[in-house]
This record gives sequence, structure tokens and C-alpha cells, in this order.
Amino acid sequence: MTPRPADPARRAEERQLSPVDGLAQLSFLIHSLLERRAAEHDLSIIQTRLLGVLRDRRPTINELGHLLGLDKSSVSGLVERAERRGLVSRSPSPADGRSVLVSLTETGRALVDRAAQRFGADVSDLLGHLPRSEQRALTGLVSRLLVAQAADEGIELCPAPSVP
Amino acid sequence: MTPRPADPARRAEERQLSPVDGLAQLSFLIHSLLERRAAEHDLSIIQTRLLGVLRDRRPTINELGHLLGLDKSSVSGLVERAERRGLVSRSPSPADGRSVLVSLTETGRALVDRAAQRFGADVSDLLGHLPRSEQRALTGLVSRLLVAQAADEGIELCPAPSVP
DNA sequence: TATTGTTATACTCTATAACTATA
DNA sequence: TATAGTTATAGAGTATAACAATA
Repeated sequence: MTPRPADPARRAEERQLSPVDGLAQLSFLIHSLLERRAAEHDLSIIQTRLLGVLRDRRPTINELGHLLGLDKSSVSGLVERAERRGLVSRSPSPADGRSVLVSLTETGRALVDRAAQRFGADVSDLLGHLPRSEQRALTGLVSRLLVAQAADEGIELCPAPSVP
Repeated sequence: MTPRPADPARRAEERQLSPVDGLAQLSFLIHSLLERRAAEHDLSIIQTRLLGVLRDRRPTINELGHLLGLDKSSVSGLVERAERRGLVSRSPSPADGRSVLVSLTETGRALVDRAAQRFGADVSDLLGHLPRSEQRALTGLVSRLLVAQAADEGIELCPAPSVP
């Protein structure tokens, strides 16, 4: 929903960005940074999130569904495509004969590590436009916002991507 | 890419969210707010952006492609599905016999106005977790970040959604 | 019986390539 | 010839519903 020209600078300077617009634009900027880095490795956002989730887990299909907010049938296809590319592997669960454990292959780990590193650098560069003291201020305010939001709504929404 | 439990509160409090993680999570939170409001009206993010773009424009298919960052064939289908739902209409361009002008119907405008209003309220509520003075501080910092980014990279990326 | 995962089906979204109609 | 738009095709991503295997 963007009625006006998509030039953040003009909009921010000319008519002082509204608080809502500013946060919305920042959100989409960061989202597009992630999208761009993922695309460098032929990954979609959801494939990137899948790999990210697997960095320190070995979940079942069902657990992946909860982590990613997807139906198990969607996860099944997602994992199938990642497996076909050699990024993840499936193995039968020793504990439950019905379950499957999904884990990263070495290739998959290398890929996600690299994408995460690049994305992290992008966001760092973005932050680098502000002086140190203001970076700290911004980070603090953002943290408080997220804490308040979490306290308010519980978890549920957005199994949010992040970088180490 | 989220190696750890998706609980912003725990993460922010326990181990003080890193600047990169904080911004990434905020981005995904806001994105999910928009997604949720769009879904209330059976709209995808891209359909919502389409309607948003049309709020103060009457572009051709080609122009829509540039505004949304999509191929003309993708736009063709997007518009076709929106038209089938009665949200937009196509009319021949008086200026160029090859072109088509796309515009919102009344139904489409009502829908996007409502979604934008609800989304704006969501972001306002989110901001409302901070005291006034900190809201101002955050907004100022975000504006400066966006200005700096735009100066750095030009426009190109992310025909970012926004609300009036 | 209940749960886990897969498969069949259907739809949106996207791009490439081929086509048409106009310029 | 070049441009605007559509269509054909292919593939990812998503959900619902039906199914097989296991618990």
C-alpha cells in the first residue's frame, strides 16, 4: 500500500515521515535486504527461514510446521524441494516410527551461514549511517518495543528470522 | 533464519537483543501485522500492495510492473484476479491504443482503505507501548536511517507499502 | 482411535517465451 | 521495428482433504 513515490528520502525530508509510515518503510527495507541476499543463493524467504530454523534444531515435520507457521503438507513440499537441492536431509526418528527428523546438510549449513552473515552485514551497514550513540538509542527503543509487544500478545505471531 | 525460540520477550530480556536481531525481528513483526490485516480481507501482501498503489494512480500494466517490481505478465495475472473479484477495473488508454489503464473500483477502494486503517492502528498500538518522548525519539532515528539509506542506494529497492 | 507424514488437488504468484495488436 | 499487453507453460508455495503407517 504505497500511494506515493517509493523514495524514502524525499518522503522523509519533504513531509516528515509519519511514525507509522517510517516503521512500515523500515520494515520493508529490511525485508528486501533479506530477500536480496537469499536470492543470491537462489533461496526464497521461506526456504531461508527453513534453513535458519534448522541451524540449531533437528525437528520433525510437525515441529517445523509450528516453527514456520505452515501446514504439515506445506512443510512436506518445502522440505522435499530443499532435499532435492541437497540442502537438508530426512531421517527416520528413532523415538517414533511415524516421525521424520529434518536436518541441515553441510551444503545447507554453508549456504545459510553465508546468507546470514551477508544479511547481518547489510543491517549493520544500515545502522552504520547513524552515530554510535544513536545506534544504541535505536537498539534500546526497538528492544523495548519488542518486549512490550511480546508481553502484550504472547508469542504466536511471526517465527521471526534473525541472525546470530 | 531463526536459530532460537521465537519469543522476542525472552530473547530481548535474557540476552539483550543484538542490534541486527532487533531490527530484523521488528521488521518481521510489522510485516506479519500487515499480512494479518490483509488476510482479514482475503488479500495477499501483493494484492494489498496493488490496491495501495492504485489509491492515487491510474497506471498502465507496464507502470504497475515498475511500481511493484514485477514482470508485466505477472501484473497481468495479478490484475486479472483482482478484476475477477471486482476490486479493480481495466479501461483502454485514450492516449495509446496498446495500453490499459488500471483503477480501483469503489469496492476495491473501500477494502484497501479499511485494511490500511487497521494496519495503521496496529502500528500505532505497537508504538503506543513507548512513552511519547520515546516514540518521538524512535521516529526521528528511523527517519534519519531511511534518509541515509535512500541517499546511499538511490530508490530501486522495495516499493514499500505504507499508510496515509 | 489418534497422530505423523505423504499425496492429490486446487489456487496464487512468479518468470520466460511466444503471440497479437498498435505505434 | 519496437512496444503494450495477453497467453501458454513451468515451477514454487500454500491449504484442504484423503490416505497409509505407526502409536
